[in-house]
Amino acid sequence: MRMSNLYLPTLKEDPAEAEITSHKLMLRAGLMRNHSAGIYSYLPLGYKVIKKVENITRKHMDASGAQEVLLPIVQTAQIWKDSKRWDKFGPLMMKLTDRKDREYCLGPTHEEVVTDLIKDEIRSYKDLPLNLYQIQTKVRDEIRPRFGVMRGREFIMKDAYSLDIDYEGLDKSYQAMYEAYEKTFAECGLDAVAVEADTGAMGGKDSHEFMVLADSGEDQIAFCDSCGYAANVERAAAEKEMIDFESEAEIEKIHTPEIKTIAELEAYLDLPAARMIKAVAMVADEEAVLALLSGEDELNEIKLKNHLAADQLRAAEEEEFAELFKSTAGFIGPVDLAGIRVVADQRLKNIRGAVTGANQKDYHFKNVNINRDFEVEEFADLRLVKDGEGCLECQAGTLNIKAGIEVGHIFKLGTKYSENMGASYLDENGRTQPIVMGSYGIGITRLVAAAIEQNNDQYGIIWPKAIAPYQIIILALGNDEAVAEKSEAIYQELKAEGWEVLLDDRKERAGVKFNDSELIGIPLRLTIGSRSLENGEVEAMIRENNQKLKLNLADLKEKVAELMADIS
RNA sequence: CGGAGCGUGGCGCAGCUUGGUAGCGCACCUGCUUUGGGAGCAGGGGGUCGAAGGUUCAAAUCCUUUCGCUCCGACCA
Repeated sequence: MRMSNLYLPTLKEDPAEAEITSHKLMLRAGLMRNHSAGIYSYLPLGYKVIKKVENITRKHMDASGAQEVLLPIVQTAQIWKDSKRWDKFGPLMMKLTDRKDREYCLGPTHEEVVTDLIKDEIRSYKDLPLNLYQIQTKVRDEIRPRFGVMRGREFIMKDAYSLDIDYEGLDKSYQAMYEAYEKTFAECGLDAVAVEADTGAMGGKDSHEFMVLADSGEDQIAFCDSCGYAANVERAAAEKEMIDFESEAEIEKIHTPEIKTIAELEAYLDLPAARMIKAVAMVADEEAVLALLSGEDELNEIKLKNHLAADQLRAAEEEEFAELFKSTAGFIGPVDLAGIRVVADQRLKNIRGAVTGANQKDYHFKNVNINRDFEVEEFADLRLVKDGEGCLECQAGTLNIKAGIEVGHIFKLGTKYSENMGASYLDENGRTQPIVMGSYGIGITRLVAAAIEQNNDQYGIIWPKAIAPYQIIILALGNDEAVAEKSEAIYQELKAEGWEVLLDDRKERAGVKFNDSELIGIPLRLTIGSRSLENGEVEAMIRENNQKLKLNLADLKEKVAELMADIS
């Protein structure tokens, strides 16, 4: 491609709309432009990278035996009501109606469509297993789109759906996808790790997320430094001792004017946070729920939501304390709190001698003992793990928490969709059985951003070779005829060798060309100017380390092949 | 949805407090010079100041409404 013809609007300055590195660089390097919050147009260079990632993904999906299809973006509300997710996905879906007022949504994911598609075709165990995948634009009306393509409202995703006769088959399909994912991310030049994950709105049993470690990541992951356990903090559990202060003193109401937070209580009473019972007022599907935790712990909402099997979980609002909880914000507690569902963290099972809110403004109770002053029927692990805590898995290591970007997620769905939507087959005994499903996603556009987060420097992007929009860029410097001719000849020669080559033949000064080539991150740069040409040389620069070296014109294509082979 | 900030030429910004008819840098166009690290000089084009309404002799500036973009939060009582 000649850059004089390329639509590549690069920016010298950081755009005001971008916050994180990948977002800034995707705009500056002319990969994309913003259309609306979380919605982008991809320009030639950006779309080329996307297609590279798609093709690598496609290759490994095909190799695993999956078959590519293309499913509808516009989906009827009916299939979502059938699967009982119309309300669960709720506001996350972009909804629309047609001229006859029939309801539709723009597909945020495609489990429903796939299940609906195959349910009339798959009749026998002989038709299974099957794995169907597609690469397509998904639409999700995110609460808060941000960081460019990292959390967009419209994004490209590869999604695959496995269909098996039983759980053993599902395990095999899942394993095949797991391995295909490892190969895909490795080939894209990404350092990705699989971690145990929550299944969220997908439902189902096992689930792994593939994470690219990066400080800008939105997810927190706990890693054991000893046994290799790795899990999203949404799910991670740590080794923690039970709490009990072994007090039998009588419960006592104390005056705590304007003392509402754990931190204020600590200071006011001169007691450690572990002494407090933190009571968090939540509303789960419009039912009031009080979560109890140690004052030193934080509530993990995902764990509570899973325990309650709730569709929606949110914090109670100020006004709801009185109506729903018959209490007051800042002073809520489990004592004398009739009729409210209470779930306590398992660490509190035997707690005695604690401080907790008295459900009365400006008052707390002290010397509170469980089973004497209040009853709890439900215990669960509700706490968020913290950096440095002990690993529950091996009982030896320490958990470290790092930020990561979720680029892939695989789920064992089981029979949830097939049962709700009536997708079944006849087994060898002629009995009707639900199809056992799995679901597997890769965020293609997010992966591009993650690749940039992991591969950049002060000058711009450093593309891994496999997903670079072009592999080689030739800079023709100056107005010298001989330079232009030689550059063109080398451009043709390298193209003939099968390389993807950019020729910077623009009427720009050397500095502009150097800077743009670094910004757009092409792995290998060849600089051709009148000086070096006199010596029968061109200058090469390797983008991944910015090392420069001289190459002889005589054996240029051999040397280029050698250099490219060494570039990662 | 709550909080905060921002919308002024393609991009980045100043001007707004104290109303007087829009400016800087980059980019763009023309000419000359320059030509291996984002050139210099000279000349030039381009803006309903996000939108609507109001106050005023006069509004980018003050008031109201509205739309959009960004950030923080939406959980610790």
